Order: sequence, then C-alpha cells, then structure tokens
Amino acid sequence: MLEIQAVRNHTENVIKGLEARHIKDASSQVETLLDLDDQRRKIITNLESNRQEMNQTSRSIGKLIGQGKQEEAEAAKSRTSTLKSDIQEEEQMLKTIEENLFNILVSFPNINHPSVPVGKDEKDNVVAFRNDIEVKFDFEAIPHWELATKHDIISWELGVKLTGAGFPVYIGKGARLQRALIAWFLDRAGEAGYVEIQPPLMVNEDSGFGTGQLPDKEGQMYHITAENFFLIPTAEVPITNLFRDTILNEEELPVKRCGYTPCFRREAGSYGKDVKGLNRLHQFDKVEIVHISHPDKSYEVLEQMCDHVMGLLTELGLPFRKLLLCTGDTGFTSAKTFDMEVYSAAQERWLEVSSISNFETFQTNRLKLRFRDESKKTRLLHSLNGSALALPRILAAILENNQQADGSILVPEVLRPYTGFDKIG
RNA sequence: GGAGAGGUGGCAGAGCGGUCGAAUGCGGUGGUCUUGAAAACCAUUGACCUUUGCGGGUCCGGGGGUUCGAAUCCCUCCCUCUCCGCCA
Repeated sequence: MLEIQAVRNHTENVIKGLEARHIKDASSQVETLLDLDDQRRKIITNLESNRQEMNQTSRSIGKLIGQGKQEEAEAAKSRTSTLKSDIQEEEQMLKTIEENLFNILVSFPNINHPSVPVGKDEKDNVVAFRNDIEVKFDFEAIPHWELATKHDIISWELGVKLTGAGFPVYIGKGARLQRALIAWFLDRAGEAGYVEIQPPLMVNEDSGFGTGQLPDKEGQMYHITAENFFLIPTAEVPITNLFRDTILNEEELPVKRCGYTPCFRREAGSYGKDVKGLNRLHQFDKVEIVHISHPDKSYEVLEQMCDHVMGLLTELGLPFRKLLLCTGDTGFTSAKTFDMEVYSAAQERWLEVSSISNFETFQTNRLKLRFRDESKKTRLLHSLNGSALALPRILAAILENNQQADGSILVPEVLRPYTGFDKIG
C-alpha cells in the first residue's frame, strides 16, 4: 500500500507511476484521494478540538459537583451533550472518509522504480543478462512430462487420483531429486547468511493483508473456510509477516531469512500448454529468500539477491537469462522485479524459475515494519524477496537439458552428494 | 470435543467510574561513583494521528453500549493459556 504522505508530497510522480502501470483514470483517482485526505485532516482538526473541550468540561463537572455547585454542573452537562452529538457526527464522517481513502489506496499498485522500463506486457521486458551455456542435441529431445513417465519418477495420473490436476506425485529418484534440490538450495542460502525458517503453511487474514495477497487477490489462494485460514501461495507470506508490527534497531539490519515450503496456488483461469507437465502446478515446492533492508540499501540488496540466484543456476549448469520486468509486467506489490528464466531445449521455450523483487515500503507500510534511525525516528523499512529457487521448472529443465542419447538423465554435479546417484535411467 | 482462567506499556505485573498513558519491578538509555568493569545511586525510557511550530488528540485484544465522564460497568466477537478427552 502506498503511503498517503508520499501521494501528497510526490503527486506528479505517483500519477506518472500509475499511468505507467496502465491504471485507469490515474490522475482523477489521485485527485479524489487527495481530496479525501484533505477532508480527513480538516475533520480531525475539528474533532480534536471538540474532544478537547469535551474532556475538559467532563472533568470540571466532577469538581463542580464536589464543590456543591449544582447549577453550574448542570450547565456544563448540557454543553457536553451538544459536544457529544457533534463528536459522534464527526466520527461517523471521518470513518466513512477513511474507508473510502483506504479503498482507493489499497487498489493502487506499487510505483515502479525509475529504472524500470515502461511497457505493456512481457514482450517489453528487457534481457539484462544471459549466460553462455547452450544445450544442443544430436537426437530428438523429449519434453520432461514424457521423460518423467518413461523413468517413472513423476506420476500425473496418481496425482489426479489423489487430488486433481496440478498435484503430481514424485516417485523414487524423482522424489529424491526434489529433496536434494531443496537441501542444496537451503544450504547455499545458509552460506549466504540467510537464517532458515520453517513456518506454518497456513496463515490468517492479517498475514494475507500484510504481504498484499488480501484484499482482492484471495481468489489465488486456497481458503480454509472453517478456520478462515489461507494456504500460503509462497513462503514470502509467513516469513515476511514474522516482522509484522515490528520496530527494529538499525544495528539489527539487514534481516535475512530463508525457508523451504510447499506453495499452494489455485491458478484459476490457466490452461493450455502453459500448464503441461511441471510448468504450472497447484502445489509445488520452493525455497524463498527474504530480505528486510535499510531503505538506502535495498537496490544494492536486490542485485545481491539476483547474484545469489544466478550463482545457483550457474552451478546447476543451466542456460538462463535475467529479465528486468517492464512496468506492465511487474507484480502489483513490487517496485522492481527481475525474473530468472531457464531455457528448456526440449520445449524450446524459456521457463520462469525465479522472481526477485524489491517492494520498497509497499509491504512494510501494511506490515508496520519499521526501524529506528540515528535520530530515533521510526521509518519504514524496505522488504525484498526472491525464489531461490522454485522446484518444478528447475526439475523440468534439468530433466530436459540433461537427457542423453541413451535416454538417461545426468544429475548435475553439485546435487550428487545429495541424491546419492549420478543419473536417472 | 468438554470445563475453567485470562487478554494492560519491550517483558513481568498493579489498577477505587473522574486528577490514568496508566503504580511497581525487570530490561533499555544517559549520568554519578570507579584505573576499567560490576554493584549501588540519580535521571530518563511507548506507538500513532494532526500541526510550520507551540500544542492538541487517539490507543489498556476488536466492535458496540451505559454514563456528563470508562482500562475500570454491560453486550458481543476474536485470541491465548490451563485441565480433561482424542491423537501424530
């Protein structure tokens, strides 16, 4: 959620930012917002002076009665009843105005960083880096869903039997390879200074609001109605919410956390080749890194996080590219996002395996996550997170890119200590 | 699932319907003392909103009510803890 002060102080910027995001009627919406804010502050001023008088008068009544001045006490009482109705009326108005204000404010996406290219959709994203690994086959490469079935390491049918489409069952070496990836990712994150967290996989509404899934985006999450809990769509939600309503000391920064969790997404409306095999699932595994940063350092941190993820991809020997997302493709809560995509030689397409974002104060404003600066003032921190990494597409890429002419699949060197085997098949 | 207890400042823990943003202790910070440290002593120590500033206001789990006035009384919702039952 944008800070109202920021909208007030940098109005032009905000309007431009919203327009770059293709928000309809950005400038008139902002105008409405500022108008409401104005009304709000006027009412507060009035309300507070009435309350002041009310407090003082009420207090004097006690004294007057004590002194036996009944008449004066009665006069004061009648004054308070006038004040009381004024106050109630103003409170009601304030409540309405604040609700309207809040509704507009939560509907606004984050404003992009100036370095983010203006664009409409994924076609306008910019390739920021590409490594020089190339995968070529002198035989007919087959996609991972066929490889998985052939080696009996993933069963789509059994997943359907147990639950439904998008819930695959990993078997034998398939399961082991997943576990190896998770362990390796966590170990590497730990080496990079991220403290490992095992959070709950369900969160309450407050948590959903804190990271920006609620309101409005609840359709993307599985909802446990009996308890009003939500299955987490990413570890970002519980791990970032660890710091909800927190004031950190500057010495405690930066805060670095990581965690492995399954992620649950309804993915309503997805279909076609995008959802084939492991490309899009309702439940998948992911290791997430979360960073709470001093506002002056967050863009430095964003690059560090990207470097960490690129390091993983390099060690896995996968062809990848780093994309800077344009304004139209950046997520609702993010100010700047890099996606990492791995090339799948068998599918002949790029697969998104990581998304690394700086949310600046968009989440921390909702979370009330602040720190005390040198002058002892509280200020909002910046929050960032990134997948390091999401499992299914990495698994898909490994299977496809590492397939051999004899049909077997080589396990990347770095994973072998974790898998205990060198190849599948 | 059954029964009970409770939700107050960073923590612990008082609080008569009015002078309570709230005693006290611990912790934190600054100081005195000390070669230094500890101890002791003194002082200080919440967040938010509004205001250029002075100041003012709000907040004792959330919401509502009674009252001139509510942390204190009433209603309601939420949450936590303890015991019993069931159970990995």
